[in-house]
Amino acid sequence: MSDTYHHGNLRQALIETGIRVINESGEDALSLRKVAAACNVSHAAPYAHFKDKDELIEAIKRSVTEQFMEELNDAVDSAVDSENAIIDMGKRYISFFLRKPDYYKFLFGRQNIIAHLKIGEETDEDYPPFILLKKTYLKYLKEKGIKKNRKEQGIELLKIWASAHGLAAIACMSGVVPPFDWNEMLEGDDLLR
Amino acid sequence: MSDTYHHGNLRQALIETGIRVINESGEDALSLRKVAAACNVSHAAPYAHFKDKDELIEAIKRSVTEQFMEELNDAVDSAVDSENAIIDMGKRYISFFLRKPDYYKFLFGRQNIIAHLKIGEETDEDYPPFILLKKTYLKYLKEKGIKKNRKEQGIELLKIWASAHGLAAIACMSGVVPPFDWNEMLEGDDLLR
DNA sequence: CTCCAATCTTGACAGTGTAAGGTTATTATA
DNA sequence: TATAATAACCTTACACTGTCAAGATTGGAG
Repeated sequence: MSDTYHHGNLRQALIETGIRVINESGEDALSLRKVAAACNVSHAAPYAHFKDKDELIEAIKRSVTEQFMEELNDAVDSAVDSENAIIDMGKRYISFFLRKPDYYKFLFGRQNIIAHLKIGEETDEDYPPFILLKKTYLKYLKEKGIKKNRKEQGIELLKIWASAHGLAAIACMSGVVPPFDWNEMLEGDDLLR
Repeated sequence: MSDTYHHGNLRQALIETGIRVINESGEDALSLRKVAAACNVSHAAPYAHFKDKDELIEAIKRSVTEQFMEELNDAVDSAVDSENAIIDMGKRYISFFLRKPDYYKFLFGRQNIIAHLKIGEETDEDYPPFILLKKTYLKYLKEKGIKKNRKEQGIELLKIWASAHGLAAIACMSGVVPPFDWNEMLEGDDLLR
């Protein structure tokens, strides 16, 4: 009947307006019906693209994670060496979520993307930010000529990641920018000791 | 009519069954009506004790935080000195939430208790776990005879807290126990560098 | 004994996720 | 070009949710 019976690109539209809602009012304000309405579509139309609400949320999470990865990739690309790359990744890790606190709660609040992560092993590391950190870290070790065994590497990687993530978490929770000089983290060859 | 018209201690019962629900099925499964039913009470009875659902959730959060504090207090009490107290606090910080991952998501997922935290200042630090950490840390500095100015103290405190919190977060998210030797965090006098 | 405040019940409402089944537009095929 | 198949979308319906208003019940203070 009407010429807009078919939306054309509903799936992407749902994801984008979903992100907008979360960014404006947080995850709690995200309802399938509201998102559908914002896309000028009936409240059950999303089910043509997503099995249920969780599947839409997961798609949105992937999309937000991609935004996050752009930030981290940019840090790596614009750094003069791997050491500065790691430092800048840490800074951006925090500033990204500090700029959008709702993203932090959304990504890490409920069931999240980091599903079956094996730290210190090379299997199943399917969380892109961690993969990038690990890659950069190994390059850093090589650049500096530092020798460490697998376990030591895993622990140090975890320390770096946990510090960044923890600071981001605290920053988002308290709304206070950590007075933290990230450079201190990577001084000398015993970083993060 | 019935001799159980008045529950007697409904408020506490709601909080306790709420905790049980979250512990068993996560925060998403927490509904006022179900909690009320579990207390053998009509679906609107909770409104005599809590303004709305958020107020019940906040009460539950306070209760869970108390459980958490018991753990941390026990760490401090059973430690031989402040250094070991901090180490054990970190271990328990992680093990507590690892034992009950739903608690982590519940406490830190959405709007959380850590509201207006001033790090490095002495006002408004109304988050009990942080207060305890700070107290223990200052005692540690005194025991070791370490001199640091306010800002340095704040940064170091934040590092310790962020590491513990970050590791707990990652552990809960990935379900993997961090292969992290907490003792390394506090070696020497430049801990966490 | 009376009154009152706290507590609980009942009933209603709008908003939610989602299942079932119908409708339209696009694409493939003959 | 005509038709069949499929994917995208719609309508209807239902159970469940949080919340509110109005009234019933109770225990305790005066």
